[in-house]
Amino acid sequence: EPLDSSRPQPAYAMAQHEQVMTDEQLETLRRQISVYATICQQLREMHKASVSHPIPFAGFVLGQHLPYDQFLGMQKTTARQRWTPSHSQLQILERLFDQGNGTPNKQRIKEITSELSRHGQISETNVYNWFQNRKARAKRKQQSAVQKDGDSEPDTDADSPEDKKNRIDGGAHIQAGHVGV
Amino acid sequence: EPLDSSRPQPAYAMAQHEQVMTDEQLETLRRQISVYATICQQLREMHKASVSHPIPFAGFVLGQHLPYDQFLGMQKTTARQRWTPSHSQLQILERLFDQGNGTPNKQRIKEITSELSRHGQISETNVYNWFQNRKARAKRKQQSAVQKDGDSEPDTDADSPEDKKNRIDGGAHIQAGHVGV
DNA sequence: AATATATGAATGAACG
DNA sequence: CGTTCATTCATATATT
Repeated sequence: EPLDSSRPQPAYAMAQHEQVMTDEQLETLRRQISVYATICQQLREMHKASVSHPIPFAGFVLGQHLPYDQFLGMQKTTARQRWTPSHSQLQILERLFDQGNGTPNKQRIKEITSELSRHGQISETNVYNWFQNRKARAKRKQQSAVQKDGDSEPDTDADSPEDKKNRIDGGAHIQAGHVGV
Repeated sequence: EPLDSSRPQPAYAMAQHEQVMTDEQLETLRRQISVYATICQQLREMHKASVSHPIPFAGFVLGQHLPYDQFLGMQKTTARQRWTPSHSQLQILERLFDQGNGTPNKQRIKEITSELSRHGQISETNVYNWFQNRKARAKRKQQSAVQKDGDSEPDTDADSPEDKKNRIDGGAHIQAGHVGV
């Protein structure tokens, strides 16, 4: 979604030192900045190591950008409404999930949250939800995998992270065939 | 898709310390870097002085993304393809949506999937997602249609104003507090 | 080609 | 907990 600059908003009169953009616009702007920041970063990387890597040129423009509020030097006035685990957080969570069986109890959640806090914003609720979802989805996935026997198809909900590569083959049906790179 | 991705270039053989990109590619890359760098700079400027312009940049956002890990030529060359309902499938789905109210339950989904299978590849997940999305989007459409209440005037065609003014809000930001265990 | 929109899918959070 | 909602991401398609 580009900036929705067309909106019955308080016109952007040529003010001098006043706020002319709406909060929403500002928010979008911040997002955009973070996106571009990421792109630049990636491009720089690629350039620096313009050797070695085959550098897949298929659409080499940006990948997942950092949550915009995590963007360097951006003080968040308007926070996202939804928590997104950072890479490291996700890694840890995933690891914990693999070993620990089931949803952690309250105490354990506190610990985990505390630990993960060092890798980014996170609350106990987030941790709790994550485990709940992770478990539910893993279960569902397995369930559908089982019945994938005499008949049809997989589950009815989203899947888990590590499926990303198996998704197509095991999960939803696709139609096209071309693959980038 | 900003950068031209597909180009009849010499494959990126597994070189070690050799130049893998063609000069042309390198050039393009440099150009891209400078372009993005400039954009970022401007955005930062604009942000810093969150005043001024209405932000003219039409659609700041880029199109195609490349998953982060795919970026550095890491694993994953499996681009995701997505399912697309065939015409007849869509027709049936649409009909079902109109009559049946809401998302079908698991059993119903199985039936539907089974039925639609005769019109093309499809999975239960696909069906489930379709109903979810269909419902959500119908809702949003209506919602945004309603909120035009004795307020502003009918200037623009006002048909797809993706209003997102309704956040779950209430400050339920990242930091929640309650843990349900 | 650039960009705008439609829509399938992923996922954090909420609900019963 | 199992389900469902809401939001966002990613990609296919349409428009200019």
